[in-house]
Amino acid sequence: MAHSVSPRLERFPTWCLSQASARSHRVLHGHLAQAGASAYDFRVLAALGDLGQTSQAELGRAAALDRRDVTHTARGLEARHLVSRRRDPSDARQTLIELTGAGRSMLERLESIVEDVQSEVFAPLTATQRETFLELLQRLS
Amino acid sequence: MAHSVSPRLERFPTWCLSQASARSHRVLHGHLAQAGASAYDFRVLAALGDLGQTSQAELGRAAALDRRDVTHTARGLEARHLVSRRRDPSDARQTLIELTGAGRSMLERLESIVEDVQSEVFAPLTATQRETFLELLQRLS
DNA sequence: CAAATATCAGTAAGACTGACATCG
DNA sequence: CCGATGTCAGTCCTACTGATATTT
Repeated sequence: MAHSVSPRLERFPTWCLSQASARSHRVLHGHLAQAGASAYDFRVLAALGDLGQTSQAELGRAAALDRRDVTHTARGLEARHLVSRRRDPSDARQTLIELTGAGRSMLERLESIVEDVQSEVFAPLTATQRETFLELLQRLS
Repeated sequence: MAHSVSPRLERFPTWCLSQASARSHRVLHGHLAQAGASAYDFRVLAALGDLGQTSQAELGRAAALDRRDVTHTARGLEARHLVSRRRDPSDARQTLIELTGAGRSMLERLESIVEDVQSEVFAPLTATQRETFLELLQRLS
């Protein structure tokens, strides 16, 4: 099985990148699913943890999510009472959104889960290698 | 804009990985789309370039694709006359698939496109850094 | 019978597009 | 009028799941 993957693909760094990301995403998705959350859910909750009460537009920028996906994800979280939303009285275009108490608890739980995911995904690397990897990764952004 | 993304997300290496992969995929998709091909198409053609005539099951392993996606992608490529398929006379369960002349030309064209994608995506890294990055990436597999 | 192959249909998630109404 | 915001509906690609028929 060592040679099962096509060398013609493996020589492309972008392919290796996408494969590694796919594996990482599989692990993340599996762990988050057990807590009843999607990756979008986590991204929104984490960004809200940083921002506190904010507009959905700002939230979308912080979570690197499209407006429409913010709307959809936020409504799902609201239905589960993890966030609360209301019109901004000072700017009626905006919807102010923030974590509820349950949302904050969920975020803490998910953060701990995602911490475990890091260990699992990056187990093959030493601490030094992880740092190097992360540094290079951020240059690609 | 430097601080637009949530620090709570950015501290997770898996998140940086998925973001970098998403960017890479955007570039790849954009370039391949101009040649009328999807990433699945490219993966199948590239794997076929390595394998020559083979079964779809083997092809799926080489392209890291699910059997069903191989079937679907292969049918699409067949409709565009880029691959030819026929029953294996020595094992009627299998479908033998191979590149046509047009398929081989398309593969060459796509490979050159994907080569350009590498330059674009990894432009922020030096040659040495790319090598380091690739090495670490392969450890994660 | 078990295992592998290929196909059918369908789902889920992530990312994205067009269009629309509201408001500043 | 322009620009930003939020919403609606829907598409595309990737990845995956269930079920089926056939053959070894």
